[in-house]
Amino acid sequence: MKKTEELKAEILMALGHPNRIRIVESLREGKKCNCELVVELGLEQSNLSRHLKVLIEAGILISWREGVRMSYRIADKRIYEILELAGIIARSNIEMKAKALKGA
Amino acid sequence: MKKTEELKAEILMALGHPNRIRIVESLREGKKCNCELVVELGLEQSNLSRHLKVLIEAGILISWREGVRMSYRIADKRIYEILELAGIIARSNIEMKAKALKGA
DNA sequence: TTATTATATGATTAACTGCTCATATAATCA
DNA sequence: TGATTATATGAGCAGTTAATCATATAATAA
Repeated sequence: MKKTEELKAEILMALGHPNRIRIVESLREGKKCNCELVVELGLEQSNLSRHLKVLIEAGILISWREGVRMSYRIADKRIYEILELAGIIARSNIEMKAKALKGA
Repeated sequence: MKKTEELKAEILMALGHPNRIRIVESLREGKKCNCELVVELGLEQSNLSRHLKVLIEAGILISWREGVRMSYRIADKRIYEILELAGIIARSNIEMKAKALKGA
């Protein structure tokens, strides 16, 4: 039985890479295949494939075959709430730093 | 200028380690010093110090000196919303897997 | 069947992470 | 001042990650 910190860390670790965040953001528009993401994100095909694997193993994406293609979609839309919060906190961090510099 | 995916990834990457999650959870109770966390979390002192550094560099913690000690506190309480969401998603992932096994 | 298209994976490499031990630095107290 | 306490950091190591290229696999169409 995994500890809860470990379960949380697995999800956050999987989200903790710019290209994986781009993949997740791109799937807001709905299911896509590897071949669409390759073009859209400009990643090398095998590299993309491995990032997708990381997201699937973390339970963030679900994949299924459609003919020759593999389709990917978000498993749980609440993942976007995490990304939004991370964005809010990041922006507020930047403001804080700017203020600190001003004050100094 | 960093891209927004990079800013988000920095925060999520910093949170994506079980021991750093434990540190953040422990600081729910308020500011603490390295010396208290060492005992509470059972981490080697220099290891803890480095995890704290990662959290500070990501803007998740704020530190200041109080005499001989360094105090650490959470910079933005919204970080807990991220952890809560990660917990919810992790739990729901586990349920989904259990269901999938049952159905198979 | 063979050719085509889409995806996954092995091998390799460079860079990074987490950890430990030992040591340095920094503040305080006697 | 020197001793004590708290924290940070250098060095070293094993393990992991992200990336690439080449190749394997898998589904389908001709």
